[in-house]
Amino acid sequence: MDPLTEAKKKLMPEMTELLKKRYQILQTIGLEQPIGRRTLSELAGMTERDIRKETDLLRNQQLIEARTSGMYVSVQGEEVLEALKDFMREMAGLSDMEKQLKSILGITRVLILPQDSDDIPAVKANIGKEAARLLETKFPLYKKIAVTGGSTMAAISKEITADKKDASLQFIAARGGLGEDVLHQANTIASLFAEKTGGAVKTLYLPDHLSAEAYEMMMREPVIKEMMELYDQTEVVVHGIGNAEEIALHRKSSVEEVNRIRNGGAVSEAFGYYFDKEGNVVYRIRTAGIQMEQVQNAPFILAVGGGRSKATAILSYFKIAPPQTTLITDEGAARKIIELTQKQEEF
Amino acid sequence: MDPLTEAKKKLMPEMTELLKKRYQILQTIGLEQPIGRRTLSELAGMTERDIRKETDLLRNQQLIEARTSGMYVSVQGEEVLEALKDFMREMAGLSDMEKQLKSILGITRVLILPQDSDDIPAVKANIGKEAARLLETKFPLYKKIAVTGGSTMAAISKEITADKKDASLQFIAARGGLGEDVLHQANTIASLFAEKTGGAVKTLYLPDHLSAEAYEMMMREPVIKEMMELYDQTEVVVHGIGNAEEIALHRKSSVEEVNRIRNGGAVSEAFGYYFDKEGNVVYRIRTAGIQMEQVQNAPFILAVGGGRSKATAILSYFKIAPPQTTLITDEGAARKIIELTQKQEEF
DNA sequence: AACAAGTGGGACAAAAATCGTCCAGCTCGA
DNA sequence: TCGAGCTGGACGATTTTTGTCCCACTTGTT
Repeated sequence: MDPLTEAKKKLMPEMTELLKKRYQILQTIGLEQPIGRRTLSELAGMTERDIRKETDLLRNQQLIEARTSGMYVSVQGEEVLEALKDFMREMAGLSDMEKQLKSILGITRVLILPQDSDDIPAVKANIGKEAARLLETKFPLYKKIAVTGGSTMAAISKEITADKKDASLQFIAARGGLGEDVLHQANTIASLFAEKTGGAVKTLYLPDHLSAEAYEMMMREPVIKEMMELYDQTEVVVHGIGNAEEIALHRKSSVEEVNRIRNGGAVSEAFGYYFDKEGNVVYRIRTAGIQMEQVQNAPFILAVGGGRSKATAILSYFKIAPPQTTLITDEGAARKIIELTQKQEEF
Repeated sequence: MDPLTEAKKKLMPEMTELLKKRYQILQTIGLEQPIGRRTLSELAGMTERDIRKETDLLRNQQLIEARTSGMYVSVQGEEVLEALKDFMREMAGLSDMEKQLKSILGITRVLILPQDSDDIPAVKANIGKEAARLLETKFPLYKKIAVTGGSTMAAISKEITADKKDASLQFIAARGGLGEDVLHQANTIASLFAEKTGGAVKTLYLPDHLSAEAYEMMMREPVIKEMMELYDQTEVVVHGIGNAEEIALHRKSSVEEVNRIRNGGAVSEAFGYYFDKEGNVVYRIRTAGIQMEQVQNAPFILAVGGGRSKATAILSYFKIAPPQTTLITDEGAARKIIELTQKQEEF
């Protein structure tokens, strides 16, 4: 920290806390607008009085506007949020946490966004936005991009902006239908990416759960073979990280499957693989999607996922994640991950 | 102001005032240490309670130490003062005021130091220190330096440090004895300069008030002639600016003299010349010191003087001051000067 | 050696600000 | 049309701040 800020902190020790508090409030309003005092006080974990005091001030400073439907961040407020973005990252220790996560997860790049998407759904949109920005920088370099499904992935597709169309881009659905909401399926998301960027799309319309025989047969189909070849050539993989149990329940998994997953101690899921705490593959769905080896060969991998509830899943998957993976997550997940590893160290 | 600070100000409007207040207190303690709450509250113009609250905090922050003899700035406190120096100059608007003074006084360089030497005598030492620093940078370039007397000049002599001796420096007393305290006479101060820098000194031992005949006669004396030649060659002039009335009363002036000075509306004094508000010479002591023309020929001139009580004098003298003059003053004088000129504009 | 001026810290009642908690009146989406 | 959720107002209870003492002590001077 620069000596000027250091000195100010010495002279005004209250500043740090107060700045954090007000920034968080302003930020939360920005994410959840329009929002009222009571809802806000729950999200921020403060008393209503406190929230009221601060929002009154923010209103006087014209950083927010209060309408009958709730409070909104004003244009000036947006500017303040933007101007303080990096500074607050430092203050909240996000930069420090990024360093810690890099070391814990064994990867070279981590981006942590403020707040917790478990509490504030809009944080997911933030993750999506940053992921989209990062991806866009890779488009000139890499053309073959495999994407998976999930709500965070959907958030990315929403935030991709098409400054300049690039017809040479090719988006590949990394797996088939998973019994999820259609909007969150890999196919849908790959299509959205393609549409926004002007690129092409390859979808994989295959049910997820196949018998051994059907699987073998499909693999001999030319359409499927072509997909497998594409997977071999994949340069970029963008994927979410799932909670094993959540996903297993959400899918139309058989009782036998659920049992194997549970008994094996699976906590995370990615590309149809289920991993336990140590990163061992506990179970694997026989699907025609991208294979782990193919993922590992991709020069750039982007993993996304936030919320403290995903901490164990992230921790598990990154035991075996390729080191060239970049993780974009949020403060809630990051704090939980650090907390979990520290507890582990105690024993 | 940079956008980051701007944004912080928006989010924490109390910050500005609070920072100013605490910095001023810390600064004043630094100047007047050891000092107690009550004395401090008078100097700073705050209530004792307020001072107490803030000093309690400063003590907790380990920026000051409280002994039974009073409060002292700690080493950490010094560091904080130093780190915030430039920032606070901006905050207090000193930089802005410097610009204004340059324009008002018609010179190219002005340095304003914080606080008011009328309230806090130690501010004079600060002026002295900055003047000494500035002078020292000129020593390699200019060797013949004329100095006058006065308390501020004495402050400079105290602060001159002799990093490396320079025997080629020559200090010249710019005028004779003026009935002032010996310690504040030009001769004494020139000697001090010479001693500290390892240079030579030329003193002028002549009473200040001479009859016309005595003056004519002295001017033909070789010793005096030599001085006049030195004045012609003078490269640097360092001088104070006096309050006409104050100086006239302080000297053993005749009644007739005092009347001429008063009736003429003299407000400032320098080099034995008395000037009215418009900068006209109202009266002049027939002394063998440096002449105004000789001052004007010097490539570098340093004028020093602070305290709001000197504002009118400074304003007056600078009506005719050579443009190559640099002024070092304090906040008190600067504010008053600006106030006076703004009032004038109203009419 | 006595003294006066000045010091920080303790104390405490009075005054002020803050806090918790209601409610009225409004808008907006279902 | 209804109800959930919103803002802004209100107000007594509570906490904090403020003004103002005093006291024991150091320090420099007489």
